[in-house]
Amino acid sequence: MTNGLVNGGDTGLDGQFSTSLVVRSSRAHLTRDRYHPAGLNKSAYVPPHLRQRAAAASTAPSHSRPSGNGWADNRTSTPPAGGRSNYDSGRGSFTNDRGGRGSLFSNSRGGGGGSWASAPSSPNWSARSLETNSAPRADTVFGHGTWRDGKHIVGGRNARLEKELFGDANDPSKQHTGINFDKYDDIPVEATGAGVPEPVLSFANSPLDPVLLENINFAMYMTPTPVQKYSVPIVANGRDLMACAQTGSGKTAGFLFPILSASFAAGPRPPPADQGSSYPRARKAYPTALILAPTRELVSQIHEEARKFAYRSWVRPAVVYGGADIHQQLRLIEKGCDLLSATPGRLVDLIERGRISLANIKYLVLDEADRMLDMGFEPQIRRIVQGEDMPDVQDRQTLMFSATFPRDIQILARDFLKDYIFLSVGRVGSTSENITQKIEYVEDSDKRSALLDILTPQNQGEVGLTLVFVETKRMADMLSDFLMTNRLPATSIHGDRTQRERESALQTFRTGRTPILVATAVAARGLDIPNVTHVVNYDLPSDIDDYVHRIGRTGRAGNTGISTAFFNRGNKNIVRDLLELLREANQDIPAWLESMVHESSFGGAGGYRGRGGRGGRGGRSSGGRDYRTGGGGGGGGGGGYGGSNTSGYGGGRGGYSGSNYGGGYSNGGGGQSQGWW
DNA sequence: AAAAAAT
Repeated sequence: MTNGLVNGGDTGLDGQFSTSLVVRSSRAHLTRDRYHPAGLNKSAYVPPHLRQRAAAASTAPSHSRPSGNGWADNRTSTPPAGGRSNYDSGRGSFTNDRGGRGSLFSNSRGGGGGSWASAPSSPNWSARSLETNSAPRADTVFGHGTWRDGKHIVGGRNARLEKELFGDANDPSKQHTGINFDKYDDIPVEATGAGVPEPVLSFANSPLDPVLLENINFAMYMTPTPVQKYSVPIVANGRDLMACAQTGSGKTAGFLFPILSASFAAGPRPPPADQGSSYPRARKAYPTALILAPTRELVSQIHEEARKFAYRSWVRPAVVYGGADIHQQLRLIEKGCDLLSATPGRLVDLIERGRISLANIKYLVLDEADRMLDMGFEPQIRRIVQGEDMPDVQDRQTLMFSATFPRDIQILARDFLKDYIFLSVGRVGSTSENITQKIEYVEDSDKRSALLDILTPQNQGEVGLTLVFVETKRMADMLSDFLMTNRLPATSIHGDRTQRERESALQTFRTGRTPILVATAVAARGLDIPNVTHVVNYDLPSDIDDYVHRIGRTGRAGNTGISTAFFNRGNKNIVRDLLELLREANQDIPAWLESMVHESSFGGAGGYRGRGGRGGRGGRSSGGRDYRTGGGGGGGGGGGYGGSNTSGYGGGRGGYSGSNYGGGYSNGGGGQSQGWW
């Protein structure tokens, strides 16, 4: 109640259809095309460059798509080889548009979603559900299962697919974090909130589906990591989860296992009532689980995990992200899209095209949530979660993962989660001693030769991979060229390379063909690459959290690793946090570094506010603490996270109104009204 | 300041 008043008074929107109409019309020149008022009889929006093709497609067969279409036909249809990277160039030029555009659209969409909700329902969903959501039959040979007559028909084993998914134990590029788990037991975990279920101690003695357990065996995961010990029962009990954890902690499996397990048992969800779009339903995908992550590589990595653990089940994992041919992705989605991993931009695109509906979502996962906000994804994320046809927070299960828990993430948690359990997992590595961190004083002009010194001896006889971080894309190119000229097998990954180049660089790095990878921030977080033995911070980041993520690419899964950072006067801004971190991790600290603190212009201040005991770090990030338990906390919010209702855009905005909340992503027009509202 | 992300 109170929330509604606050919202209404504040924003004039409050999800009311009439008010949003007003807003929409004021922006009609921007949104009219896209938001065709029809919504009911018109087909979904088709972008200009596709209108001809799409028109042809929609008059074509889809309705009469034979039930077996998915498999029999697609099996033989190989994706076209050419014509993929036609969008690859010049992406940088769009950078400044994104936030602004996203926010405009979310307004208009909010109203639309509401109006659809009351559309008449279609009585015979059940027959259809099997067609759209589940597999074609008789394909058990291929390692896919199906769902028929309320039963899970498990697919037969498939040697070729098994090798592709699980690799063989001797292939280091396929080996996974599932191997060396001993060190994980040392990682502190804390779960808070009402009714935290007991953690499970083993996969076998957990509420996981037998088929999934077999897949876990195939993948050679022996023991659950601490995150998994908690997340499995938490999710299995239907609870929402906010977890402060990083990828190295095993969180991907932590959310995939319980989601897949429950899905295996429950079968496909009936598709929602027909929402009035005449767009051929058979071509629209209704995933039941959605996973959002910030970078393409990360999303792709999650998808590969999902493929493993969905093996032989009825669940069809799918993945969508930018930079790759969208038509190929559309074809794959049509083959099955039950668990979808996506980057926000491409997902919004596909929703606009009417090819994906979120109406069936039962599980929503936001991975690397803090990073997504840093990257300005908040408008898209809010649109996806609140402005489209995704079920309300009460009618879905939501899991958020984030390395840090700053204010804006707390707000997101309050808006997206219900009565959640807060899980805090200590850092893997960094604070423990399995990464040896060296800091060297190197002037910019000496960095190249210093790098050669490091790489040359280290790469003799060593099988390990070396990851070199730089601050700019240009530097990444220059440095990898420089290394290659010096006969060192290097490649680079950064956002100006095409998606194909990025994937290829990652692949040659993983397999050791180019055991040196020069990378920008694109590779700093989340990527799970086994065998990285050395991380070089050629340029130090200005944010200590970035540093922690970078060095976390080595020393994974209990192995040891080395990290070397080049430090000079240009890095003073990080010196304080760096010292703190080195002390925590019991590292040797060079005397000259200590003395840099005193040079640092604004010495005191900034300090470490909410340094929660274990793991949590970073001044503003309030570490890994469940702020709900911390007494006072954030005024306005109060009970906000408990009952934020329906289409409401969160409760009590008072809490953060004046803060830097808006500035975070609105890189567009200065005095403008706050982007999203 | 730079990076990332739909085209």
